[in-house]
Amino acid sequence: MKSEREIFEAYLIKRHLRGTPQRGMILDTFLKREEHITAEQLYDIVKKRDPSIGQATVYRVLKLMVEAGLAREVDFGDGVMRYEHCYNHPHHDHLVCRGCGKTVEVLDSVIEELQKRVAESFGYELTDHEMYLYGLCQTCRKKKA
Amino acid sequence: MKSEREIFEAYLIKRHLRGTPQRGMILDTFLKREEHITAEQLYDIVKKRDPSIGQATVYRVLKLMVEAGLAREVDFGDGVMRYEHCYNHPHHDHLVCRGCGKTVEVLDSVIEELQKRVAESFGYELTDHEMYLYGLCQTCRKKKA
DNA sequence: GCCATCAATGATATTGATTATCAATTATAT
DNA sequence: ATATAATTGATAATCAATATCATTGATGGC
Ligand SMILES: [Zn+2]
Ligand SMILES: [Zn+2]
Ligand SMILES: [Zn+2]
Ligand SMILES: [Zn+2]
Repeated sequence: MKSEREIFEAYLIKRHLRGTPQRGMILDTFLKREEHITAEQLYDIVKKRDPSIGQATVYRVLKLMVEAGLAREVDFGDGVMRYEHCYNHPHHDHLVCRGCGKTVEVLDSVIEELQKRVAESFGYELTDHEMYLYGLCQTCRKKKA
Repeated sequence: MKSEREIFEAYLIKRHLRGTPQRGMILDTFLKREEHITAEQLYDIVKKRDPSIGQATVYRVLKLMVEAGLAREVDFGDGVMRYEHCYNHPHHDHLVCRGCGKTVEVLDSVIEELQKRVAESFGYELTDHEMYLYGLCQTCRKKKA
């Protein structure tokens, strides 16, 4: 099993791009965090390690990571794109609390299968999908009561 | 069964807001179209009937229609919000072609039920959800081959 | 090493959809 | 009529994301 590092470097070589200290450091920082993270949040962390890094570079490296199959964009509909690990992180959907934002990753194989069938019943070949479940977590329900 | 007009006016009264020619005209124009429409597209149509209308007003009336339960926001992930009819237009999800953008409204009652169960299994009470299925329609598949 | 080529960086400017601001206008209530 | 409050259109501001660009740095052939 290849490491994420190796995959990233292989992708750079394939695209005739170069490995640089900035790219390495941003990749490392992203991999260390497990949560869904915004470009801005990642930039803030990276800046502490190396204040000379520009935020344009963070945006660029995030795009590279997505292309390399290491990161995935997640859109919770609040106007900011988030990024999560993709490699060794099989497909899943998200259940988000409308009260506090607490997020759970979920996967239901029956739903996944039905999505494919629904698409086919309209003559479409399903390539991908997004599903966001919104609700109230237990804590937030108790707070309301 | 109340008309959409009546619902809109009832909502305005409830909020101590006023009916105006601009609001009436923008509402009519929105109701006449059946497709998912952007604020910009709606503004373009409205402008032809009355060039003095500002686009800020279109944004404002769209927001009112959403609040009144007459319109629903739809986000296909391309950075522009679309709006669709909500009243007498029961809940549905969307199947969008990655090739040409052709969109079909879909509803699968089993999926809807499972979504509720998944949320409950994590202690969440489901309030709403978004599901976007992306694929290739028949036409676009043939074009590729 | 030297030179030519091409990628990478960081600062800055720009974009584009949406919101906020504000002065002027219009409706409503007393 | 007068005070109050809502509405409008124009314009400015926001904000994430992208584009631009001059500078720096790496690479490869010689
Ligand atoms: Zn919560
Ligand atoms: Zn996730
Ligand atoms: Zn198509
Ligand atoms: Zn629809």
